[in-house]
Amino acid sequence: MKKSPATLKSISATLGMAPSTVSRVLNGKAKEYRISEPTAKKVKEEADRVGFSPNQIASSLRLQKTNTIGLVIPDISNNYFATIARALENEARKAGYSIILCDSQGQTELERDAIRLLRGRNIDGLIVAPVGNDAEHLSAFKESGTPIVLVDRYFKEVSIPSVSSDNFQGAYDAVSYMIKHGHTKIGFIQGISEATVNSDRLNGYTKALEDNSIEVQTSYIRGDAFTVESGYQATKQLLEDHADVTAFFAMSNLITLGAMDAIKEKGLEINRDISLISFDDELYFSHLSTPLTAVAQNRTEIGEKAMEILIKLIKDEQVETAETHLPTKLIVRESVRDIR
Amino acid sequence: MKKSPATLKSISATLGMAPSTVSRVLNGKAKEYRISEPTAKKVKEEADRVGFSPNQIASSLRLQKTNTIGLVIPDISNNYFATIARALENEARKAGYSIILCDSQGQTELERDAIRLLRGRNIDGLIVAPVGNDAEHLSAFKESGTPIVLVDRYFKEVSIPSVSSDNFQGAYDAVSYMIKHGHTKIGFIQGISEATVNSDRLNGYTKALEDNSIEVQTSYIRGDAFTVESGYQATKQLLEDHADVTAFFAMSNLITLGAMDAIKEKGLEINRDISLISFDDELYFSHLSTPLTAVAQNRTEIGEKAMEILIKLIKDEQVETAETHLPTKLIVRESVRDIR
DNA sequence: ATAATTGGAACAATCGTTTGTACAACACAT
DNA sequence: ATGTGTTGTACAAACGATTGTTCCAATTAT
Repeated sequence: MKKSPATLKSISATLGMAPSTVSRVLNGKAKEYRISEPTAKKVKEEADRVGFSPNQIASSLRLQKTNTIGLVIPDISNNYFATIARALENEARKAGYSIILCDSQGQTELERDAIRLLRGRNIDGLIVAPVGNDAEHLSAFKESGTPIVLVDRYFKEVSIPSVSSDNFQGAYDAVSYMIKHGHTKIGFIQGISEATVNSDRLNGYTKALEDNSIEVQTSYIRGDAFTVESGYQATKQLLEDHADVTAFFAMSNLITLGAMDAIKEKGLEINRDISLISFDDELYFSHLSTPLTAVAQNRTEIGEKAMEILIKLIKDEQVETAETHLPTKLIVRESVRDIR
Repeated sequence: MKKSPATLKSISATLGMAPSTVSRVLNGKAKEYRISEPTAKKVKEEADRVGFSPNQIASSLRLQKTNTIGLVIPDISNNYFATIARALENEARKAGYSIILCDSQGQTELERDAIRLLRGRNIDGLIVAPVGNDAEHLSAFKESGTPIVLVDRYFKEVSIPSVSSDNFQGAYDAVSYMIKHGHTKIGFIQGISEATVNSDRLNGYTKALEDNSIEVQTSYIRGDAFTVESGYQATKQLLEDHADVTAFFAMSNLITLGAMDAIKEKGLEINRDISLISFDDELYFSHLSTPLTAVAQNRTEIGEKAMEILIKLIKDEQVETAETHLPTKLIVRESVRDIR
């Protein structure tokens, strides 16, 4: 059976006082409201005795503040998002906020549902790693007045603060590295082409090629989702259509996994037969049959920064930048062959 | 600026009705309380017009039910827990519950804090993947009357429903497989020796050896945490102390990673020089330099089952079993060499 | 002695929703 | 004309914490 916990009322009743007195003592406002020492002492003792902890629901209702932050991500089982989530949770906790986790499973519809739900739960702020290209519901949420910060993805057309990697530079560095090792026919295995993260990376890829006077072949650009399956199909197709491609640049950890599947299936070996760089690093990359060179994103910092901005917004502080892009780092391992 | 959303009161005011009428219509209790068709229609239209959505906080306070479930896990960035979390979230959402995520970072103290916090938030139920050997705070929580279900770990001494893998059988199968391939000197790289999951696996290991008349060497049993570092140290030490060990059995995905580090560092190659099986499978295991044989746990089902039990408990339904153990599956790849 | 000040604590409203009950209006039967 | 029953809705209390205000009594000032 459910035991009903102590309340301000129950404590005040046993002490023969008013709830307001008890509340003030426990909120450290005894001085301010001239509550005598002996009274305060009695209250504290009784509260300790019954293990009082204030009902957050009641408090939230009264104060119009839930100390709760909504988090909507496409897939918590994707280590990239999970690591960001961990950082977010950690920062939130330190600042006295709890996280309500919603997994949108990569579906805009579920993302929309989740945001609706969270609004009903009166969250103080919202962090979203958006899935689609549609930001309608996001800007609508912003209009409601509750702070919102995006992670990973961002939208050019709507001005919602966002934190992500410097996708252009990260891609530029990786492709430059490939070119330096003699590669000119480089497949670009992308996610969702309309996504800004994707086009920024594509721009980095294009710029690196152009800076080295290499013509961009649009037929080298394949793929339509940030998934293993899309990575697999795109890589497989490209391998079949253009056997002369010497290197692949995969736009996410999952796409990389799919690309590796396709390469393996063709009986090719990374480095020996084909080169590969992954945008996004994983713990196990160094243990692969060919340790993978990767563009490491600072996932933890993405989370920390996003939460920092959100909390500032909640506190009504000014936030300087709309889009924050954190530097990436090219982790060189053995998956790019020198074919000069 | 914050826009104040529509409330029952604001709607009732514009319609010149009582809040109770509006509430009843919107909760589908119009018939029951004999509210006329025209009135009901007006209410619905107005609610639609202003995009009314009921304040969950107020509702929770009144109904003493938050439709919220607490989740405390050691590390959301560990894919094992993240995948369980995804399943939990998914099931919870379908049943109308939201998840408050708390990462205990493998520390009992943070786990305790999280549970205290969640209690204050009046969660309807709690799921914990406990970190330590201390279940005091867990049984204390249970005493409060709020349902609680454990995942991954469990405790012999306290009767809290739990869902995890059949650790004994999983270990037994894996070790039997090794023995069948000629291994008799098998290192057991464990996590926390006091944890029931660990001792159950150790029992499976021991039983498999005994069933094959192989003496158990306690010096082959190493390690003290479910971490990369512990896996690394234990494997390294064991390799140095007993060069005659031909195989390792690692008790978690992270321990496996540590073991691989140690093996690589010694210049050894998995399969050729040393065999390895991981308790817990990972997506990338098939892409490793030597694809890893692993005991696959049904993470998704662990999550689904746990949530199913929790929701039954919340609804005050009877739950049959205290401890649920789901079958594991040995995924044979190439990391065990046949040395017969 | 009366008025003004201060200390100490209670009172009451509020947050928004839910629900048991009261109440007014009308129809119908006696 | 009086009583009974029905219909449709409003009223009010409750959930628990918070806070502006009020109130009483004791002290100090006039």
